Amino acid sequence: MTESYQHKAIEKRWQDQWEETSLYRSVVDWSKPKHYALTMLPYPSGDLHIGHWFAMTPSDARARWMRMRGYNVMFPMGFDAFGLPAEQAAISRNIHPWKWTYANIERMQKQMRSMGAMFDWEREAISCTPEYYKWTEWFFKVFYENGLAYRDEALVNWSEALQTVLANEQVIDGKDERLGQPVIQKLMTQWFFKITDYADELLNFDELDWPEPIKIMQTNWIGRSEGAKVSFKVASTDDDIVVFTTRPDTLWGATFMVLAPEHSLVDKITTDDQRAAINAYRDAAASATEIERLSEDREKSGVFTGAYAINPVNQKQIPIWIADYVMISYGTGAIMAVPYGDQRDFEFARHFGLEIVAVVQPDGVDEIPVPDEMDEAYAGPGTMVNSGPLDGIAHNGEKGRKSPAIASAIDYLEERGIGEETVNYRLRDWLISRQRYWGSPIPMIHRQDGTVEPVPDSDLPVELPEDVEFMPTGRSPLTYHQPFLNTVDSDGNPARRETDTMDTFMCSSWYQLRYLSPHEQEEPFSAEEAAYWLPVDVYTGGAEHAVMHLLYTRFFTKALRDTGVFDEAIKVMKREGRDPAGLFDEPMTVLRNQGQVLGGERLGDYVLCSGQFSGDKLMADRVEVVEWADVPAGFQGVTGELMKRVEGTLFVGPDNSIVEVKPDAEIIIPAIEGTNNVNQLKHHLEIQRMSKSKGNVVNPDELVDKYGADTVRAYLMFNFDWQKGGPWNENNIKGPSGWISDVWDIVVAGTPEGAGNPDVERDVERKLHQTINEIDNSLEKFSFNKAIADQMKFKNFFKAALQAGDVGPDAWAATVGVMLRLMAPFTPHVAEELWARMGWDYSVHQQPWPEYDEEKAAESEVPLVIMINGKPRGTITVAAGIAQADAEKLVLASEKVQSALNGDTPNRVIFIPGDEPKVNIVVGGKKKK
RNA sequence: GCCGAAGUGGUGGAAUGGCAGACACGACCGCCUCAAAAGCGGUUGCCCUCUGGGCGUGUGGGUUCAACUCCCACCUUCGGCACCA
Repeated sequence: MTESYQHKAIEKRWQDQWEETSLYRSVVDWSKPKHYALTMLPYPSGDLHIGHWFAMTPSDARARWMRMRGYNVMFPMGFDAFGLPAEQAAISRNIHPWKWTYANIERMQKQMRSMGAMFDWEREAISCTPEYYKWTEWFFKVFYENGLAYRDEALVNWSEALQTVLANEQVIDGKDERLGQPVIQKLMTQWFFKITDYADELLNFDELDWPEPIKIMQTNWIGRSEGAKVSFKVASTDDDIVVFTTRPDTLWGATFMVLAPEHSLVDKITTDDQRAAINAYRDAAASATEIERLSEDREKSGVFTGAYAINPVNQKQIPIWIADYVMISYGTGAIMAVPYGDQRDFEFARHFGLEIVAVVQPDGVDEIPVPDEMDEAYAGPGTMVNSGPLDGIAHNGEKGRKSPAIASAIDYLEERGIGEETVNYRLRDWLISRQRYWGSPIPMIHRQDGTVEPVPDSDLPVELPEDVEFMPTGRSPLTYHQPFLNTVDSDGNPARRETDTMDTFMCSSWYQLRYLSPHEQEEPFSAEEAAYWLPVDVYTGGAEHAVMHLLYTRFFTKALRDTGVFDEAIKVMKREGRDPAGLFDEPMTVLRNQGQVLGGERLGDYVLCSGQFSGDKLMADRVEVVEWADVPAGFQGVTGELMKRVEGTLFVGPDNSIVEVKPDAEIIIPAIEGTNNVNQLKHHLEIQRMSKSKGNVVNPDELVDKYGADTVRAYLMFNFDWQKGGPWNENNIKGPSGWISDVWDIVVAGTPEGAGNPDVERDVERKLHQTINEIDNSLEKFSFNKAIADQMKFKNFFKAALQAGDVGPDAWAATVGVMLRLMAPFTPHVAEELWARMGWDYSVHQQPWPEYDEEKAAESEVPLVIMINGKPRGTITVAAGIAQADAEKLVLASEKVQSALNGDTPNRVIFIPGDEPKVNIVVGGKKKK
């Protein structure tokens, strides 16, 4: 008996050897094509999750595959190490964020090493180290000096309970994610990045091979809309109120105006008799929680200011209201209300009895609708009416100038100087201030005269003080740490440091650049490295970052390009003969999202099982699915939720009572028609995210200990559609486990005895080359499950041939050589071990990828499929590449076709060439269907 | 409400418009064993009048010689946005 596969004996040993020999060190080499593979870096939360394995190990397999195919591959890893959890640990457990974070990083590094991934640890970057955040600060300065960073008042998420501002991502449905307490909008002075300058460029995805949904989400998030700005004069004060509208053609139907409660003109225009009511409404709006603002079906509310505006197209006086359905943050914070054409304005007008004027006659309607008889606004296409010069012009329902009515309206406004064509965006500037300690400091100084100035480069980084006290005040300790707070300005006068820190998305917007030279002291990244490696060729990670990180890092790259940060790298590129055109417009060329591994939570059918008890077990002769907990009184038997089913054995209820369903038992499932069987009983229907509170977290360390890293890797790749994810189910691990131990046995068994059968050996070679091709195609498409399945299939074939004694020593060795190289990206340890046992040179990971040979893969004989009316009816074995005429002749002569024709001639004969040729015979006057 | 994605055996999942269910898991039958586990061999979409045939990829239509795949409508689930002017 040969030695069986024991993962513990090999994995650690090879991991150490790879590290000692710097096997995965990636070094610039202009003689080789480069491939920068990147997978999203983790937050050091404490323990590696199975989700990290799911994200990283398939990405690793693909990076390895690229490397074997001759690319110089860089596959770095690091930590996104600033963030709130560290600060929370500091407050609640009195551990300094440094300590907490570094302990977690050390632990996770160790766990990551157990993956056997080809991470180049010499390129590791950790965003909370001064050597890293020095440059995060430096980039802030670059932005500031180029007008891309500014300070302004903004409405932010303020949590009364936590006494702090929260990031958008920390507010879920209007409540903070920690305590679930309401969050309100508060006006505060904050730092912003001008991402809106890049709105149009960010809408262009031409250079990107990214998933369509991500591009759509970003497009919607940016929210470009075409329309016009129109100025209305306030009758009493002569102030201008500018509104943005996508429907300037309906201006003649604007019968009132609405300002956001926060609008700056409200105070000025409000008449004395309305002031009390206005102020009360504004106060209420200011303290309204996000929940209240978001609540649906809310009656329109608002207050009249007492002031009137003049509609610039017809000089009519229209009342000015304030209402919270107008947002200060969108457009100009004011609207012209056209109740005829906008549902919100319509509801508002109805509620307060305001005038509605019909301005569009719908297509196919003879009369102009009477506003009093309308149930809802009309926003569809039609012909303009009651609209002065626009009367008779069509609105075709298109947006912007594509609608004749809108185009005419814009021209009309521009000719008279009362408005202009405008593009408005939903995207707002990126608010990067955080009132927290554990983030990169903002390198700015507040002077006594109230102005701000940047910290000189020579003083960077502004370091976070270590001797801070964390108190449960919700306030950042930086705000009361005197040594940090007190500094001097460029004139030597006492000054105060900025105490806000940066959003952690700032750190992750440029980490792909820091990997190029993580310990570089003089610049954020080495130009020599950047010229070779950039841009990232393949980026993998979760889709949840669609409109945050993935949008920010695109903005960042464009801003760095425009501020000249890449200029040095461009020079190097040119020196090396690489054309830099377009290479610095986008950070990542190809993006693929993996799905999520979910925990399985049970919510199965509720069953009533009756029969005879045999000990604790119920031998059931009747199982009925009933409405949840709808149990008849006095029921004798087992009843409860179906927790699990193993064929005829059911596990029922919270205590998993065992029910054996007899083969002839009656099964009743009201939802499924006809006679039911035990297989149709459903269990664990509801699937949820893994979380500690649900107790369904899968610990990768335990799995690795039990099965080995290679098996866990193969299982994760094999058992899911990687881009989809799915619920965790450990049972299926037997498949990949069996594959690995079979390959092990095949190799360890040693040279087969006997000469072998040349025909079978040729078959093995043919299948092997078909497999190479299949794996290449699968990996190209990120279909990791298929790539593993292809290898299992080959193993099955090879094993059978070996067992039959049909493979001789030479063919065995040659086949093993290819098979191990095919395995290497997926199961790197066992491939390395077996490669070494074959006596071949270290390392299998430095071998070239097997080259697909089409001739060797070609079949000499193929099945010719006989089809009658599109349905397969049998096959004939023919020579590959059979001519159409020959194939048709053979099929027509076949017994099946002859009996189907029954003496008639076929209506049509269709030949489908290919690896599996087919001939479809169309017979009969009518199809039965 | 708007935008997007997905619905395939008992389960995970395969299928450039061309033999649906590859590859696995589970189950069943058999071998081995005192026995169990492991291992090995076989069967496994459903149905029927079973050397054959019918039906099958969420539902209903359509295009095509041929549809899981393309088109239209609908249902369900998941994700994103949401008084966006």
